[in-house]
Amino acid sequence: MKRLTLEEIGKIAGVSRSTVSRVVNEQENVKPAVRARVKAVIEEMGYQPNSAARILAGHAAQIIALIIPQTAQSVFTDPYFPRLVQGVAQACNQYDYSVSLLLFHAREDEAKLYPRILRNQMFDGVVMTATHLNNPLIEKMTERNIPFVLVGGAEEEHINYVDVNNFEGAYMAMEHLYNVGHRRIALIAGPDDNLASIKRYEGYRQFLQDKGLPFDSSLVFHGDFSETSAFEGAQKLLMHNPDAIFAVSDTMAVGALRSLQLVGLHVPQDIALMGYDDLAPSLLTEPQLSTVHQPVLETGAMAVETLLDILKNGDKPTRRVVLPTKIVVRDSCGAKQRYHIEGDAYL
Amino acid sequence: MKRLTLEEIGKIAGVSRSTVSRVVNEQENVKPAVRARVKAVIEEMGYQPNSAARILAGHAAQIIALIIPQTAQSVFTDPYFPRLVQGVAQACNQYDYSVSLLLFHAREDEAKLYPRILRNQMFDGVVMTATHLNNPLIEKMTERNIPFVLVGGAEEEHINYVDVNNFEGAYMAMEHLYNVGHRRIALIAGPDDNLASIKRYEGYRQFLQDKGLPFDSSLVFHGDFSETSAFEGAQKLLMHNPDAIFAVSDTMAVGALRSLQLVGLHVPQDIALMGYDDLAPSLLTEPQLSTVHQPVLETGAMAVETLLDILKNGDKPTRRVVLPTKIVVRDSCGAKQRYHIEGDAYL
DNA sequence: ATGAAAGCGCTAACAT
DNA sequence: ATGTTAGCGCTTTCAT
Repeated sequence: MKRLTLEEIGKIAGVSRSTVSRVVNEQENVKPAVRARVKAVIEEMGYQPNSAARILAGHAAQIIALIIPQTAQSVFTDPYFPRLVQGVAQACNQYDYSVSLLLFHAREDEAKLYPRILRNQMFDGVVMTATHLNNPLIEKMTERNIPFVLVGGAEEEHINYVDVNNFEGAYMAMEHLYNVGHRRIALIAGPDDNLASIKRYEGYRQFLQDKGLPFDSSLVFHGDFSETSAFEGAQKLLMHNPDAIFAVSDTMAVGALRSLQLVGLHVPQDIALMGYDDLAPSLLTEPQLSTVHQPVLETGAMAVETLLDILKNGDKPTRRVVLPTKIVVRDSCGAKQRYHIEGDAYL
Repeated sequence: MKRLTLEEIGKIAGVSRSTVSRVVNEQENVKPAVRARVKAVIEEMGYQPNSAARILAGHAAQIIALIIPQTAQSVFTDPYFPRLVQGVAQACNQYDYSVSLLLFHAREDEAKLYPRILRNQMFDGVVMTATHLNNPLIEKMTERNIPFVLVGGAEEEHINYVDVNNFEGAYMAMEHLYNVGHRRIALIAGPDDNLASIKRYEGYRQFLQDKGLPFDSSLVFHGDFSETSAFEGAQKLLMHNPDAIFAVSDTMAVGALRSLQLVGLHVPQDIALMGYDDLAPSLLTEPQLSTVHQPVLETGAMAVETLLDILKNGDKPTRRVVLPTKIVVRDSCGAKQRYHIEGDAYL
């Protein structure tokens, strides 16, 4: 079977390969009749341009790289990432882009993949999850003028990102717990080099300040987004008698819940609990978790759209998209008992 | 900044581009001294071959496509897939391959992506999850001689796959429940066009037969791997008084558990429950689920390795890899109460 | 509006 | 053992 090339299509349609190329790339300067004829042939033969040749000849690859530089475990045990990947993939499908998935799970991977990322001409741009502060890749990609969008915010100027309003989400969660009547609210925070985690922590502190509540560092525990870290954290926090615990991820809230149940505490009667994410784990527990909803799928899609926008229109001005969060009231915070609500309630 | 090409490197090292190419591709017929010199230059300059040019000139792309043709929801709500993706990605990292992720979430995606898959020269082979019987892509890829490995078994001869022993897993689960003393064991099965689901169902039936237990179709419910389907299923099954329920995924077991708890039943005292997968959900419930462990990460990695083997050594004989499963005893089946075991126990 | 021709960076067949 | 050369299929001037 003969390989289909521009030349072949041209031969059949009775035009030169250049004309076919123009048709394929939707360029001007092709007589409508010719265009139609060529399009028909392409359709009939099922011609697809050879991407490699296309890229080599200077065109875009129509590929975006999705880089997830997590340290080992948390990547795919936390349901956040699958959801994000899904959002990215969907958007790419929609815009006829392919996604090249780069999942680092060990230091060696990074060493191996850095050069590929920095010199590979096989993708047009990068969507990367921002996990730690000072990810060296950020600087290097900037240096090399590789277009990229960070998922999760950035400190530096001139860096494009799509983020969720972590500060506000945490603030609203606190407000909600406060409105239900809680005053000694403990926090299970995330690692202090994680941007989302930092912002949520700030939301927590700001709320306390705004309400004139004292900040008590013994009511704050720093976990690592894992269930077990939160399990231990909750035990420690309990020694200081909080009347509510706010964990900054659902997974950690689950860990806290187990911890509370272990010592015979009932949620929300004895102590209230809130999570963050509104992903699967918040629905799997008994009681189901009140939590902060963040639009993860949309975040992934928006990151792709932002990148495509940059690819098309240049990287200035710097794109900084911040998606909103909302409170989801379920059964772990005591609001329903107090206000007699049934089913999920949204704020 | 000047683009680095074979020509450039050659100029610096004082050889022709062909020689550099030979060095890069680890070919024979290069004098050790020259090879060393060229390698040094490559290293120093940080040269990376241009993949597009390489592919165009007839070489392998060093890319595998990972196709996940799930219908919408179940893809990334079930923790199975993230884990599988991780396994695939790790193996690809290891062997210096890139992974191109193709996630179908709607029919339109399929229509759009089929041509790309079937004609795209941008990857060397495909790893695809086998979900439904009669996936049309299988036939088409076979037709076009696209090397592919299915994750999850296949009926047809000559199709390469990596699978987990679903039959045995289900059989062992039944055996375990039986040994704990249960006789009226209900099944929450999966869709009957899903291969894994069918095999597990067969394991269930075979065990009943081997023990001379009656098969009662009212004790079987077909869910769709979702939690809600199992929730409803359990309600129906309860009308026929099972003393144990075996759900063929952890997610469905969680649904069943909620259902049981809703009507005031205690697990495992009033009724036993087993899941299948040994993924996150089985650990998030109270009580934690006894389940069938399947090596998902290893399955993904093995699929890649099998594909690479085929790419290297040709596609005959047909590769059919079946990975083993094992029983994980936790708190939902009553075995621990009976045998006074603590912590996870493996069979 | 269309065609001819050069060249993207590489591999591989062919010289030497 | 090494260099020369001809494509791979496409885009993109440059002619016409």
